[in-house]
Amino acid sequence: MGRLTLKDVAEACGLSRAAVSLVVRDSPRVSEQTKVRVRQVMAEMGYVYDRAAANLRTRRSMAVGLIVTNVRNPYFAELSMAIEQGLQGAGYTLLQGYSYDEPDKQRQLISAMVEHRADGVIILPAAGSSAASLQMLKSSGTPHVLIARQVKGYDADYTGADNVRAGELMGEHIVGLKPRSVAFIGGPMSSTARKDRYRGLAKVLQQAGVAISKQAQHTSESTPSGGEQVMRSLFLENGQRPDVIVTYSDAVAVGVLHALRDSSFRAGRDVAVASFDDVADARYQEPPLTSVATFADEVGGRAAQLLLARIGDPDRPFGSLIVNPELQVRQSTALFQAEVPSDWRR
Amino acid sequence: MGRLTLKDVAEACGLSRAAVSLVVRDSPRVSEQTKVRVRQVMAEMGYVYDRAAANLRTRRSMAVGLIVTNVRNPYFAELSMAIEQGLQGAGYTLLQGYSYDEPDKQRQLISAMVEHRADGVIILPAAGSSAASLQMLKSSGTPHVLIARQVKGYDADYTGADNVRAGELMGEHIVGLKPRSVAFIGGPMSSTARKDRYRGLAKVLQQAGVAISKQAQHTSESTPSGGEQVMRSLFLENGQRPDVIVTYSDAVAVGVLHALRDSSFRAGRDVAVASFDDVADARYQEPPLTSVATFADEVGGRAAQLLLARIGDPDRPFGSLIVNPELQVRQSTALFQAEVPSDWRR
DNA sequence: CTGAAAGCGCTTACAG
DNA sequence: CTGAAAGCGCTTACAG
Repeated sequence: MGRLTLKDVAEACGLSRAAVSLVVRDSPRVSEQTKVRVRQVMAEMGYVYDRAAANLRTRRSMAVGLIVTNVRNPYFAELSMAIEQGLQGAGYTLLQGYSYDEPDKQRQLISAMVEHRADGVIILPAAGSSAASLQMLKSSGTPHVLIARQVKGYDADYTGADNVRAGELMGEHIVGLKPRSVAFIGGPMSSTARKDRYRGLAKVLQQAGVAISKQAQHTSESTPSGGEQVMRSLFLENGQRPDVIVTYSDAVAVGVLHALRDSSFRAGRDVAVASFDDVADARYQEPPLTSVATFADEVGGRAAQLLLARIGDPDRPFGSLIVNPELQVRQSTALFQAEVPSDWRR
Repeated sequence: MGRLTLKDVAEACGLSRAAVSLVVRDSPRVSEQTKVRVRQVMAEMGYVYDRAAANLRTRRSMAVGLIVTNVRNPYFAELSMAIEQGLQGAGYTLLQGYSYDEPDKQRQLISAMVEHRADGVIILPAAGSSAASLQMLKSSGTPHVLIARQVKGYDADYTGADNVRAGELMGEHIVGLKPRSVAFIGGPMSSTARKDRYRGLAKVLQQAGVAISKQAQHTSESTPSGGEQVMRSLFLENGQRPDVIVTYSDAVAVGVLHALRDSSFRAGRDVAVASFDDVADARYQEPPLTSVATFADEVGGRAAQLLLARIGDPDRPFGSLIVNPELQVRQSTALFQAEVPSDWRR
């Protein structure tokens, strides 16, 4: 026996296929009494609605693609879960893929999702994505929204934190620490989020006459080990240090704090460390980490909203939903005292 | 104009629909020359293969469902990524859902995946899943494998770490510390992984004559805040402490270490802390965390293998792939000295 | 509500 | 390789 179809259910109920189809979709054209009876028969028979067949007919899949770089990063994990929550309510199932920040893998994923006829795609673009690499989304007419990072020259719905503002908030906090030098380190070079954070930070510091060290452009993966590496090669080895280290993300900061604990300098006393995102881990660091919150749950929820709106009206003008960042001060900068010896090694 | 179909491509190439269909599936019955030409025309026209339509005909979806509880836990994040990697190679796209350890949400996700005609499902069962709650997978004939946690009375393919052995490894390490008392805390009560870890641990400790405190059954969410709560309520508030605290998972241990840093007792000196999983975070803790590795990447890769084998041969006998755990000793237990004052508060 | 029919875009045999 | 045909399991309009 093959799988049960609507026809089998219809026969068992003594109804037409069309009528049963209406029950499945809860049409008002069928009486409540009939619906109850049909549903009961379905349950007894073990009938399973074949969404794939329905999709072919309706030209929708009730599936939405989500492409993120890496869900080991807690920020992206939170983002993914918030997005799933937002879409689940509207009846969508998530097709999820991980690009590992590799444009090639990303291209494969986009292609797979378009072939699966995803009703929409939410994508956190791999660092260094070109507009061309996203073109398939546009040419296939797939509704989509970008999150967290924008792509130069690519016009689309977008939601993310206001990263320039996040950088400014960081800058304002740092100026209050009266440091002699500040370094900005870690994160992928080609990320727009990184550029924006740096820009906001640099602007405020320059206005206050605070120098940013020339190591400012040293990049890494957005991971603890990335942070560790950049720390070791840049500061601990050459024996110099800034008063304040700002990292691209909390993930990077975790590695930076670890490297500092291996040195004789204490974060929060000899050197201030601060970063961006304020993921749950930030407050569990030693010392607890000052971070500018960029609210993954908010961003994820809004991404889902934007996509649903775009699916509902493919011709609406592109929109952006920008989430306001907030500074969260903790001990990694609270205890900072500017007047300490300037030699790095003891 | 609607979407392009195989018919449009066939007309543009002057071939039959059937021939073009063979090209798409790279059949040897079509000459290389023709394939090249057809593919070029497709690219020029911007044709997108409609997998949904093909699926209806072939009765496969080339999509596999993955249900995990929560991807904020780094162990589950690594697991998810390893599984995606393993399935991607075989041409599958992932339908992912998060159960939040809630059987109801899990049921909805299973139902959605079966309706989408997933070719298979990999599921990390919500704590407290009954055999009945997974029955839909079986009755619909969906190939599936359980990961990380088993479900009592439910026979299926399974892969996970050997949690009893993990507990034993932990026990052997702890016995070497010569503690007077040991507590096992945190994690969801009804998780089989928790029970197995505790069982292995208790067995080895009892054989060595080491007491396990009666707080052994205190449970929590498998999160840092869960660990924090259970620590505060159980130990710090009543002023007593064991020599060794074993937590259900690294996630819980993060909260425990945090609570200890807020107290006057130092982990690794006044009290040993150790846990399970050895996620990447473990070595970035302060102090670095002793943990029994349970290898999410291995488990994920094998889950993918098991599912592919099951899809290939639905009638094969159920199998288990058990991953061997390994103890990773770090400073959270390395510096432990048993001879310290036994009062908890200073 | 019914019932017959067309169609979504593919795949699959089949005779040539 | 072709070409006509059937079919995957639904939905949708239509006349009744």
